[in-house]
Amino acid sequence: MTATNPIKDAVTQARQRQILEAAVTVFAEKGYHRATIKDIARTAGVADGTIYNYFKNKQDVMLNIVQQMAEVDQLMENVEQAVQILTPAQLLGMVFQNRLRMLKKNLPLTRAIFPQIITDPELNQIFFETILQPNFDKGVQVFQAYADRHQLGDTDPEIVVHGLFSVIFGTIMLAMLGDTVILNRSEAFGEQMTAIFLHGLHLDQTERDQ
Amino acid sequence: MTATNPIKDAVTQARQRQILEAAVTVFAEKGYHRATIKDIARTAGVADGTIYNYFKNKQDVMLNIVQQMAEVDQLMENVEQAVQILTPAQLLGMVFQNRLRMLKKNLPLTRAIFPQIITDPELNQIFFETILQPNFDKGVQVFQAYADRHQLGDTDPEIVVHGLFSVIFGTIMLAMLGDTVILNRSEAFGEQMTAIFLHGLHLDQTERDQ
Amino acid sequence: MTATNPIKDAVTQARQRQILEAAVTVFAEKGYHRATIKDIARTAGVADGTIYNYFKNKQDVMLNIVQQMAEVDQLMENVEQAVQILTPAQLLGMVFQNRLRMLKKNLPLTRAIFPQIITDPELNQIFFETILQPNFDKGVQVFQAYADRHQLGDTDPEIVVHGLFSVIFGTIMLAMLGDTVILNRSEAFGEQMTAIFLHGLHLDQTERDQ
Amino acid sequence: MTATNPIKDAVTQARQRQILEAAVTVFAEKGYHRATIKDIARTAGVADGTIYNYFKNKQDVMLNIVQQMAEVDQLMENVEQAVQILTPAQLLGMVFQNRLRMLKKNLPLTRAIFPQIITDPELNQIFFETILQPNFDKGVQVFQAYADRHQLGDTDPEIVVHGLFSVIFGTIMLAMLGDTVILNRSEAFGEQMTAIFLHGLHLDQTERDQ
DNA sequence: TATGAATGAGATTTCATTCAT
DNA sequence: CATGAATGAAATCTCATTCAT
Repeated sequence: MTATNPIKDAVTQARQRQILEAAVTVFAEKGYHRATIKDIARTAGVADGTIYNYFKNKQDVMLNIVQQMAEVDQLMENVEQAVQILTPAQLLGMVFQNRLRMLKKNLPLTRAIFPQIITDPELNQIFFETILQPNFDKGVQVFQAYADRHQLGDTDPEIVVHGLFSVIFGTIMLAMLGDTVILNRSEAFGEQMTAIFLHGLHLDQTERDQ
Repeated sequence: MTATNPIKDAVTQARQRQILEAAVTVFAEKGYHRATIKDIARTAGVADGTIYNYFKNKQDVMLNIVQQMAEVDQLMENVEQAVQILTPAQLLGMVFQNRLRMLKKNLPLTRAIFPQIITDPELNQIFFETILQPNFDKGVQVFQAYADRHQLGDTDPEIVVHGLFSVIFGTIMLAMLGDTVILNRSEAFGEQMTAIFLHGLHLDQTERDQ
Repeated sequence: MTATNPIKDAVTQARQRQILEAAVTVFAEKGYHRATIKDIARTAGVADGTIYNYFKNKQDVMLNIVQQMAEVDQLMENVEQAVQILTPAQLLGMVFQNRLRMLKKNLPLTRAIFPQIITDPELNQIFFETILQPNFDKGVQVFQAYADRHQLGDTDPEIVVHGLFSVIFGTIMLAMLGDTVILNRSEAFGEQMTAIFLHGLHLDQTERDQ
Repeated sequence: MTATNPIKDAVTQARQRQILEAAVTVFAEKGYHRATIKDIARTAGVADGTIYNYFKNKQDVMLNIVQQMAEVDQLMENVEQAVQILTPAQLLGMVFQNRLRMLKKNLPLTRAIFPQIITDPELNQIFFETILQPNFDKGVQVFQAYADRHQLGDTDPEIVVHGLFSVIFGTIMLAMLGDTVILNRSEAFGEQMTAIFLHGLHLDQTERDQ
């Protein structure tokens, strides 16, 4: 009876994607509040009511977008092995560049999503638990791994990681606030921030020592 | 006729303040969208319509709150002389600690304001022009002053300043996103970020050199 | 400040009445569900939103109609003295005739209200507490008074009262169900039911005895 | 072609019953309006659309429930011979007790059905013609039979019957309105109402006379 | 016949803004 | 200027019903 019908499941997923893509488009264009269900429906080429066959309500559409982001992020974040291969310089550089590239591509959507995540407690919780916290945890792991190999002095891994993430989210924030400098000079920005943190954390010297 | 009547002006300003204070309270409590004009009016002890004698519309109330923030910020930011007196370490430390203290006090209001600034183009522009850009400019000045006295190597003032600000706004962002680590360990965070940046920018060594 | 302004209060009450009257008209015509807020607003000559300045929601409009019924009923039900003056025959006769007359006048509204009272728990409770229970209580008092003066045998006041009320509400029910016999022959019905109950309760004989 | 295929008919009837039973369950639980076709379909274990192969629409489902009630009632109401066997006291007592028992069992369903019968003209008509009127007719027959054998004075059979039915429907109504007295003391209620009516109609005395 | 996804009309409700007093 | 009742546009969401598979 309730045996998973693969064909139907595929259709359902396709329809979900179709609606979510439309939602992403519309949210990016108008922001969460000015985007209406009608807009999304029209963009997706379905009737208003159809959306409610796939999502509980408008908030739930946004929530699914956020969760999707989390999944995409997950895939990219099996960086755990990277620690073994990459030097801190390479890793930091990669992370910064990576984020800056993402940001450039998705600024309008980012502008629509973050205000909502900040404003809506449920969204906030989902975002925190599925994206933020796991990344913090990985960050601490990575940093700890470096700390074990080099001498990082008395810097506290947790604080350093939150400091690094504050640079990343600060970049996002500044971009959302209309600051174009970082985006226009993203390569230089990435390189110099990498350099500052490496030297600031004595990771360049110790590197040389090894 | 429309000659500026100082008494009326004072009354008008007082009433404006009264409404803005109420708005700040209500926005902080409910966020921009869930806060109604009725809420603000009741909190301010005036009638709904009265608000429209002092502000064009709801958005304009928020806009005035942002502009007020700019003024408050201005006062505090005659740090220009500070460069003469304070070492980079002192200055950086002060700025970080200062911002973290502000953030702790005003998190709910911050949560209400930033989503709106990000979402609303007009608000965004005002914020950028009256707060962000001036602060960038000052930052570059300050950093330039240090650069003239010490050797900062090949670091680009503009990028470093945007980097520093990204830490500040990233902290705000993380706090709004529900990350409590930074707030709970704000002193350690401030100290370590100061240390990282000082060393990262070779400002500690050069200091000693002088 | 919040001192009751009699003029405003009067206007408010008038507007409330205006809306309630419109609601009564529309509910009577279409029933609760098919009556829309728009219908009521148009009939009352106000905008849709205005209704929400006076009532929390559609259900609340109905609730106020029921409560108004309770008040009207109250006024009429200072029958307590009646016991002193009227014989049981006169009292029973009056009650039956009275109810039948009311019913004839208000059948369409009755048809709209009772289904809702039965269906909606909140409405049900209000109706029960403000109308039904008080009437039961009065009924028992009255019946007790008669019992004290005459010999009623072993009949239980509570049961007799609920029995009498079941005749009244049964009449309402039959009328709502489309039975026109009772309404068409209401006088004969009232008289005969009075006679049956009087004799059935031995109230006619004891009367003669006195 | 459209010749009645007995097998198909049986299957069809079974499916109908299955859906109607589900509908009864759901209506009893949620009431007519809050019960959705989806609810009924799920409860019946069929698809939404299937319901429309057996019933014209949602209203028609309810209509069939009412008609089914009529059939059930019919079976029970071959009381015609009963008149020959039972004394008026026994008959009245049986009817009252019977109805009270039914009521106790089916209060939730009753609560769902009657509001709809009252509200919906088509349902109303069906109910009246298939249930109410036939019962009135039978009642008059029965009462006439007793009248022929005893002296009932000047009481009009039609009025007395409607009076008796008003007690029955009044009991239903009071129960739906939340009055629990009758249900809690149903036996005493039945007995006393029987006694009142018997004596009120001089049926007890005449009985003894015979 | 069975399915159940798609439909879209329609209803409730909110709330920024206006304006007569 | 202050008031606050009235406005009505606009948005979300529900759900009976249809129809292609």
